Amino acid sequence: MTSIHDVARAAGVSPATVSRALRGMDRVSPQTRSKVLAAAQELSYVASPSATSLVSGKTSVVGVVVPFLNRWFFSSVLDGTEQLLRQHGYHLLLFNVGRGSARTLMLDQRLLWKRVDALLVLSADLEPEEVALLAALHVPLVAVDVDLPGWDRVGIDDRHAAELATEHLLDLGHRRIAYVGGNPEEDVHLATALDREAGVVAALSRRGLELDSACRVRGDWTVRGGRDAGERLLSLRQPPTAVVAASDEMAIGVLCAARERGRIVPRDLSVVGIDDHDLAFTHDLTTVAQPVHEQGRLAAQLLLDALAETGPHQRQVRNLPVELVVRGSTAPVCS
Amino acid sequence: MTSIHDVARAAGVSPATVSRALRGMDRVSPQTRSKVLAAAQELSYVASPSATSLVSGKTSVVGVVVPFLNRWFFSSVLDGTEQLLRQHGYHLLLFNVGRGSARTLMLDQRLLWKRVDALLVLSADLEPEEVALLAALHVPLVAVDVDLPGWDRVGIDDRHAAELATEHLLDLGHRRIAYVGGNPEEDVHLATALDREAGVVAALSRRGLELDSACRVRGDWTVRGGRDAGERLLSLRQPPTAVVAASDEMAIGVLCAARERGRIVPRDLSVVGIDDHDLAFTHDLTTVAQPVHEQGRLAAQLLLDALAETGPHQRQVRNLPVELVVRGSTAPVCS
DNA sequence: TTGAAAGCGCTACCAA
DNA sequence: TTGGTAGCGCTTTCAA
Repeated sequence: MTSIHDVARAAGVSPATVSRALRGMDRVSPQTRSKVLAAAQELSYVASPSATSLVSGKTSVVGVVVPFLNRWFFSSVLDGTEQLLRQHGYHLLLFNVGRGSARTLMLDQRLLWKRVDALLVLSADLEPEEVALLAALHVPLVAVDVDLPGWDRVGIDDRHAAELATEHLLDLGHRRIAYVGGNPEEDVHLATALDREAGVVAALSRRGLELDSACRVRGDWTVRGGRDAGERLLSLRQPPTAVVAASDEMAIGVLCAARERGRIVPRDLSVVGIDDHDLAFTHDLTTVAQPVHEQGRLAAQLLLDALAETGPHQRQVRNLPVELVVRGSTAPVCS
Repeated sequence: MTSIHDVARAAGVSPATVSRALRGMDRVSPQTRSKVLAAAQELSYVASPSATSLVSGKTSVVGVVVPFLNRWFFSSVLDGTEQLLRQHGYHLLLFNVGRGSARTLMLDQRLLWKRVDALLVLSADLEPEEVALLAALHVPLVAVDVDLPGWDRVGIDDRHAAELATEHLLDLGHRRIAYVGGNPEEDVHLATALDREAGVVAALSRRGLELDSACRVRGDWTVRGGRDAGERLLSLRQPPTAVVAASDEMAIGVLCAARERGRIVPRDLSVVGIDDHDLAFTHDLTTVAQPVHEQGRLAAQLLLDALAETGPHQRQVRNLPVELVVRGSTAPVCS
C-alpha cells in the first residue's frame, strides 16, 4: 500500500518530483533522481495503474478478441503477439468470444470502454453492432485473418493458398478433386472459407474443371468435422481421388475417415491441407504452410505503429507468403 | 468521453445518485433510478474502470500465468477458465512467461501490482523471487497442475495417471517398458515430470521390475522431442517393447519415430500417452485422459470462491479423476 | 431519498 | 530544478 507520498517523504521531496524522477523525465537533478530511485526501491514502490490511467487516459492494455483459445491457429498467433507487445510495455486482455453457435461472449461497451488502448481481432463472426462498437471505441485495431473494412489487416492470400494446394493435386493428375471447407451456415461472414473455396474453384476452372457440388462439403474447421466430411466424400458413388481441406485439422480428419474405410493414403486418396499445423508432419500431411507466429508478430507491430502515430492513420493490409510443403499424403492419381 | 456528471446533468440529479442508481444500490427511488438509467442509456455511459478501481481497490481482472499459449494443455485449461470468470464479471490478463530456456518474461511487481484481483498460475519453473512476489501481492491464487506450497491447487494425481498407463502395458505382458518424460534439466522443479516418472517406477516395481536407465529418456514435452526420444529408444541394442510417454504430444512423437524406422505399432511397439489430446484419436493413441477443460473451470471456481470469501482462507487441493482410454496403439507383447 | 464534499493515487500546470 | 495545486472520474461518508 505504499503510495507516491511515502516515497516523497522518504526521499525528502514532493510527490511531483517523485513522479518526474521515476518516469525518467528531465528537469530533475541527478542527486534528486537517485535519492528518489533509492527510496522507491527501498519501499518497493510501484505506481498504481488505475491512478496513472485515470490521469493519462492510457491503460497499457491491448485487448485481443479470439473465437477459440484451444485451436492451433489462434493460440499460435497470440503467442507471436504477446512477446512483442510485452517488450513495449503492453498487457494482453483476453476476449474469448466463441464462434457461430458456440458464441459465448458478446462484445459490448462495458467490457471494452476505457479498458484497452488498442485491439487485436482474430475473430470473424462479429455482429454488426459489435463492429459498430469497435469503431466507437476510437482505438487502433488490427484484424488478423479477418476482413474488417477500414481497419488494418494481417493475413495471407487465402485464395492463393487454396490455388497452390489445388494446383499441386492437378499437377499430380487428379481431376476429381473435393473441397472440405467450413460450415457454410456459421461461416457466412467468414471470408477465409469463401476465399479458399474460390481458390479451389479458380484453379480447377483454369484446367477446364468444375467443383462438383457433391465434392464441396463442410467441415466445421475441426478434426471431427473433417472426418465426417471425409466420410461423406468417400461414400459417394463416385468419390474424389483427392481432397483439399481448408485447414490441416480438417485434412487430418479426412485422413482418419480414409483410414477407417480402409483406404490407403496417398494410393487411394490424396489429401492436402492449409496451415502447416504443429502436428501436420506427424500425419505426413502435404499442406500449404502459413507463417502463423509471424502473423501475430506483425499484427503486434502494426498495433504499436498505430499507437505511436500522432497524425492520421494510413490503413495497412499485409499478406504474408505461403508455401506448399509436400509430404506423403499426396501422390499421382492412380490410373 | 461522457462522464458521470453528464449523466447526472441529463437526469437532473447529482453524480452520487447516478452512481448509486447505476450500481443497483438501495436508497434510490424507483423514479429516480429509471430517470438515471434512461439518461445513461441515452448517453451510452460506461463508468471508467480506472476511476472505479482507484476508489474500490478492485480491478475485476484475473491474471493468468502460462508457460505456453500454443500447447494444447494450457490453451485448453484457459478456455475452460475464461467462460466462468467472464460470467462473474472478471477479465483475463495474460502473462505468457515461457519455460526453461524459453523463459521470456519474468514476473515482477510492476507487472502485477494493483493490476489483478487474483491469479491463476499454470506455470511451473517460477523463480523463487517470483514466488515471493506472488505472496507479496496478497491476492487469491490457484495453481493448476503445479505445486505452489500453501496455495490452492487443481490438477490430477500425476503419479496415479502414470501408474494406470504402465499397468495397462504390464497387463498386456510387456516387461521392457520405457518412459519418455520431460527435460530433466529444465524440469527440475516440475513435479509433473517427476510424479509421472514415479508412477511408472512404482507400477513396475510392484511387478518386480525396474525402469532401466537407458529406457528413461527426455522428450521436452513436444512432438519433436518425443520423436527424438523414440529414436533413441528404438536404436538401443535391446529396445523396449512398450513406451509410456508423459504427454500425448511426446507419445505421438514416439509413433513418428517408430514409423520412420519401419516399426509397426502396436505389433512391434506399444505406446501409451497421458492427456487425451484433441488429436490423440487421430493417431489411434491409447492414453490416460485428464479432464483439461474441467480443470480450468474448477480453478476459476476456486478463485471465485476465494474472491468472495471474507474470513481466512482454507487451502484447497483438488485432484480430478483420470481414465485409461484404450485405442489401437497398444497390444499384447509379441512373444 | 438525495446532494455536497472529501478523497482514491497520480500527473501536469504554473509559480517559485 | 522543485513544489503547490488542481484535476482525472468515480465512490462514499455525512448532512440535509
